[in-house]
Amino acid sequence: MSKYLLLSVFYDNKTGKAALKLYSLEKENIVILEDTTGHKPYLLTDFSPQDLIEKYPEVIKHKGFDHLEIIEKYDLLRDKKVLMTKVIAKDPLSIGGVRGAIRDILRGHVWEAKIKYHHCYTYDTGLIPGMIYELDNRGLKPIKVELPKDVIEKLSEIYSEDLFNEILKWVRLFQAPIPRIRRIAVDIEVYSPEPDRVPNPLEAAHPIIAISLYSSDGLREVFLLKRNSIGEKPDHVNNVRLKYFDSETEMIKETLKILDEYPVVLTFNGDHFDFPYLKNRAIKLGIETEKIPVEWSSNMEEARLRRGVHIDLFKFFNNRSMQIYAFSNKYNEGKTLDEISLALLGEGKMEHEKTIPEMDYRELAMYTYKDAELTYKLTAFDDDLVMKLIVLLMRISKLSMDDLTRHNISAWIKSLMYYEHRRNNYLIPNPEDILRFKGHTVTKAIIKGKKYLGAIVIDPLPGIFFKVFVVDFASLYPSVIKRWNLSYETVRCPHEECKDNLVPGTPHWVCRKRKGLSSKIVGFLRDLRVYVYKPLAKKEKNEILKHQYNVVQSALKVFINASYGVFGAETFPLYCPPVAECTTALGRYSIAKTLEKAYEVNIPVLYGDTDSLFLWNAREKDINTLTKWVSENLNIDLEIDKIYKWVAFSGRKKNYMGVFENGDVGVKGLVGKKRNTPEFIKKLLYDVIEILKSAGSMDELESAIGKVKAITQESYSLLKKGKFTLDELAFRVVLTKPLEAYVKTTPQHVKAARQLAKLGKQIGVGDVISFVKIKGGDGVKAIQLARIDEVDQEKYVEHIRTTLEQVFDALGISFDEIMGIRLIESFINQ
DNA sequence: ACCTGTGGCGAAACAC
DNA sequence: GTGTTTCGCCAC
Repeated sequence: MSKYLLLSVFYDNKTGKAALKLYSLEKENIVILEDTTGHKPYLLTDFSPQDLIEKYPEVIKHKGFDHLEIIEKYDLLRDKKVLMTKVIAKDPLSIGGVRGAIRDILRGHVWEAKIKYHHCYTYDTGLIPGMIYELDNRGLKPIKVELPKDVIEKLSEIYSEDLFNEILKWVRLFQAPIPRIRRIAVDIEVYSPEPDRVPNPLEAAHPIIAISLYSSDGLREVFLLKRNSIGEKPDHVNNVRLKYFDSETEMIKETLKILDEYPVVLTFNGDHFDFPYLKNRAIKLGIETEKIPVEWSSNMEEARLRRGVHIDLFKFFNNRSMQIYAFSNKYNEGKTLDEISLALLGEGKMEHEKTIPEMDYRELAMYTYKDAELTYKLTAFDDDLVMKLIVLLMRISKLSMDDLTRHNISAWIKSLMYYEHRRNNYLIPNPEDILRFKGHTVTKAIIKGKKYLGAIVIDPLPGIFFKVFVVDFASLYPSVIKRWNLSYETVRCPHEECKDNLVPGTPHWVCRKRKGLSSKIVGFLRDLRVYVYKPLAKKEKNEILKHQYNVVQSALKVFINASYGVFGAETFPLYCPPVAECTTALGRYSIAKTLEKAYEVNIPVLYGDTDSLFLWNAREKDINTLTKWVSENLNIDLEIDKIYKWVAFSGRKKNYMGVFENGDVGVKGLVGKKRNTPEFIKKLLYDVIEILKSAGSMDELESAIGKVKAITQESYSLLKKGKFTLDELAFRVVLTKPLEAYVKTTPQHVKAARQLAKLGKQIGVGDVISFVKIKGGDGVKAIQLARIDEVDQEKYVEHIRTTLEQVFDALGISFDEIMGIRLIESFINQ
């Protein structure tokens, strides 16, 4: 019997039917299976069928209704059963018309109409994207998945019977094998007379001169278009076959033919460049549309393949959740293939000085080949980690591969939540109904423009402290959502008898009668990560299983981390301000109660932020008393997270450094660490830290401070003598908006960017602008335009000051004192 | 067109 | 001059 991985559920434009893209594990190709269930998309309305048929027959006739059914749904907002009319459409395209007719002409209330076709299909058929199925003449059936005994035991300890059976469904998703997927990466190069401009894919005016292909099954090829007088034509470059074409048409045809044979095609920015360019160029060259297996969607956002699945890694890695995952919290980095590859693979694009049109065949081939290679390797490193992650994320979110890789976390969680609603026969609420029932927030945010009050940050005690234990709540907000039963239907529920179950610090109450849906799901995912997959990943000896467990726990982390934020995001369809507000309120309550208790057992608390407390010189016995009290009274896990040999607090919040027992250094929030700080200041700070980190006692710190003074003075004198290069002096700031969008103020990096734009340089969102501070004029100059002698040294001294003061304030050193000595010295020297 | 949240720091620009 | 706002980056 053949096994298949479900990659995608889609709507076939020609047949008007649903179809499935299945990846055959044996043949490693794609099988497209037409829907045989007769499934049709539908929407729900509270209009009765009689009203629809009798009063408005002409609307029914003309708007694509197929037939009507009465069904029972459960309305979570009102906590009662409701009868709905299920309006079944003739085909997916008519859903919009049906919805408009009911809402606008009949003034009826519509539910579940904006859903995508494959969402309801996935639920109705029980098929989950990313899962493996066997195909026989009766259709698809899920493979049997072995569940490890120890996992089952662990879960049966934690969960009562009904919840236990439910969580096992999740375990099946995570235990099912994750197959390798045969795939190919492609990259094209276009001959463009303007090397600074990206060629416009809509016009596709210039010829494609090179195409590189790199596949998981060993295909390594570069196609090159013959051009006049650009020198010799090597057969190979580093074992890569080069193939020369007289005709661009033939080259494109052959490329399309190869791509069509692969189940998954990888690009970097293929949605917006490679595929639309290929398609439009092909059309321009007279290739028939049927022979071009690329469908560029009407919103001009997605390039999908007729047969396989196209993954645009640019989009996938620009997803904030993936950035946090890949770059561990530095979500402003990694926009380009070069940056992402450097971070994940440790190798970047081929460096080149010549422009594409200037390159000879060899250089061009090597350049484009490297891009395809990196694109492929982004999915292949660490034993296909990213491909496996994608498959697991599909299983959790119930999204097709092409949807998952193109959408952000709110769409993933939306899909997951909708699936759970359907599975339980709950009515999916309309956003305006949630807001109408639940109202808005009542607390006031500290930051202007924010919607509600967030976390507590304890004012740190300035100074150096030895032996500091950091305790924290492991994933505080998800734990709060789980323990306090937070969900859109349970917060401010309709029951009078729950109204005294108040959330501290708010007038909101929480339901005692029903288990909240999001509370349940977030709780499952959290428990599976904390109690099952993190421990399994740690102890498993079998490398293959260990890898899978690690992928599972990281996939879970992505969802858990975002589970609170989406409820406070207006764009999330289950947006519920009181849920978000209750989550942070209970977070504040948890840390405040723990703080109180710490004082009660005489543990000095130095600092704390959101979910952590820094405890000074505490006996482990006392810390155990504290964690035990928290677990018994708050019902949340408090753990020892870090142990510092010493920590230095400057007195500012979110701003400290410390040395761990093993000698590692942790630096948080210091300006000298920030990406935009000039290199020479960063280096100075890291030198200072390097000196301090070896100190194990107060005495050693005293002598370290002497060295710190010396290198500070040295850096100062290098600055004064103009020894630093422009590069070392440059501030590097990201442009977060288009240049013309800066209307309220003109920040310095925008000034520098406008200087460059004036000279004709293309400047766009996401570009890093490098500039130096100068005397006179705008006060800044883009690095490309500046001279070393115009640098405003005084400004840089101020930057050294603020950077080092954040450390000096903790050490009790005065910056002026150091500089004072320096100034007198230079005075004497003169 | 894009979209998970709030709190905090520092520099410069802006408002008075 | 002083206080406030905007912006980018970071902590959690």
